[in-house]
Amino acid sequence: MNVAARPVARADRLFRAFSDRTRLRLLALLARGERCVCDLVEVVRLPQPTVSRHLAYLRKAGLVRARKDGLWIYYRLAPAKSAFHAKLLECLGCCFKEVPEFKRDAKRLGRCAPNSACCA
Amino acid sequence: MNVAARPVARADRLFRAFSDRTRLRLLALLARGERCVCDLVEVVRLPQPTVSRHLAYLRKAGLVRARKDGLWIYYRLAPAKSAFHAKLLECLGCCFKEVPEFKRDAKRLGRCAPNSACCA
DNA sequence: CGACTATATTCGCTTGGATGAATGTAGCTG
DNA sequence: CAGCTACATTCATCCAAGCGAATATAGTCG
Repeated sequence: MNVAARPVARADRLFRAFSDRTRLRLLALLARGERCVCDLVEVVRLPQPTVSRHLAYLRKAGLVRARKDGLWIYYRLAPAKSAFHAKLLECLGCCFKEVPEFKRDAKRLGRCAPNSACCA
Repeated sequence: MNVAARPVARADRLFRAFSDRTRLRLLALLARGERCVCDLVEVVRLPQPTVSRHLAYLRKAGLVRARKDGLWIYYRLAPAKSAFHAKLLECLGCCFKEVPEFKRDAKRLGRCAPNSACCA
């Protein structure tokens, strides 16, 4: 069904999911906790449909999961299903340390508490 | 000059270098030691220009290095220049364990000793 | 020198996938 | 019910990049 269910045949696919700047930013943000879409949109400063499409991509790749709560949809990282998947998530941590843009994102995210009913 | 020299701005680029099946196979082979191009061509069973193009891609990404020796050119993994780069190489190890195709490649490679003057 | 081997590069074609704009849908509120 | 908010999807366009085929280059050998 999703790509993560066939990790063996699709290592390249998983890498590809990480190979887009916007997706990396989203993943790095979600690594810091569950967030609703509008939080993410505000932080990355990109159009909502763009963010939504990338989240759909990550969902299909088995990298994130969505939870619906009233009007909001909260995304979080999917738990690693293989050593390979776990290593990829570790890469994410390194990216966060080495890429200034990710730190800027996290700083902006800091102004919104988690589950804040969307930065009210 | 090369992408690895700007790791911060190009995390997505490095992931992209890993996001192709053929490049992953080549990287997994090189993780097991230095190899000349014709070894790699024989193992992955793809046209020589295809392999050569992917090796050039990896070279420009700072992921492999080439050493010329007479008529042959030997490729090897470039040493990791950041924690992020190192983690990516660890992913490679996981891929090797989890993807049967990589094991088949390694098995074929096994028939050629390293530095064997190209599977003579 | 010419012939051969190992490797790299260029060209033309095709495709995956990123984007903006527009539109669709689900749930809440009054 | 209407109207609003949060999010998803579709469509058309565009560009990076993969591929096969052909060609170029560099080194070796006779």
